[in-house]
Amino acid sequence: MQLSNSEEHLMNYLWEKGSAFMKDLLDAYPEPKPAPTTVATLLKRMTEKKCIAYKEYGNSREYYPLIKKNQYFSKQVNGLIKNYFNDSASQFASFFTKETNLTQKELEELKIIIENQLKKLK
Amino acid sequence: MQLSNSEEHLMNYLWEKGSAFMKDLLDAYPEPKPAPTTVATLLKRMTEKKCIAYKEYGNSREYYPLIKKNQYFSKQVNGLIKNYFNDSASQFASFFTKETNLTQKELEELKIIIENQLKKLK
DNA sequence: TTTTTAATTCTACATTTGTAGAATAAAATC
DNA sequence: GATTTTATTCTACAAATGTAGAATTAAAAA
Repeated sequence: MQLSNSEEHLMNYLWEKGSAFMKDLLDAYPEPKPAPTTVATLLKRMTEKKCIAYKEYGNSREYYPLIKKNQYFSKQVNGLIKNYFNDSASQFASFFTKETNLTQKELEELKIIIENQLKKLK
Repeated sequence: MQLSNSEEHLMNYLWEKGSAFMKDLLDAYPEPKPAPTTVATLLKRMTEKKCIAYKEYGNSREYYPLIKKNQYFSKQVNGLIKNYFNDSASQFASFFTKETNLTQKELEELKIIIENQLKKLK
């Protein structure tokens, strides 16, 4: 299940809101907003791809995600790792820690997370 | 500068090899290999996108990357982070540590990397 | 030097993506 | 009830992508 860029973008609004009507989604876009028909097309395609669904209320629909952000995102990252780091998550991790601009505070937080993970494994 | 999936795939072979002739790239593909013309098309498109270039040797060309793997990859990750984690690298990091299947050994390595990074910052 | 092989370009074509107008339907407002 | 607004579908179309045949060219082999 692969989303295109613009679909991903829209999906993000849905994940943020949990569920939303057309109107809410349009509102979420910054200016210049896309045409409503554009969003409608995306919603339709995404429904076909079965990554969202909706409940009908009168003339309009309440859309909601069928996949969790974590689920989807996890696949993305794993794809990246497979693609670029011969499937080695640790190689990726090391790259990540060096190449992204984590602040000292963030690094320290991350260290704590890792320590906790390590504890769990023991 | 955005590569499509199949271009990315090919780019990976180039990064691995440093530089390569058509033949080497075709060899790199697993069975069933794509048609040589397919690879040629990709190489041509990538040349137009200016992410690779080549030196001419007689009838054939030695292709090489114009962008570094790290450079490209770094942009990818930052895109992901921006998209999914409101631009918070640490949020991403925490997600990453939890959701990917890092072994104990890998986590320990990562911890050391982080500690070294922290030392640098001081 | 003729033939074979390999690399490249050109052309092609189906699919996916980004975008939206026109038409329709249904709901809200007047 | 008539009119305006809103949501949805249908149709459309250009650009990008994945894939490769046909034609051409140049080098290598026979």
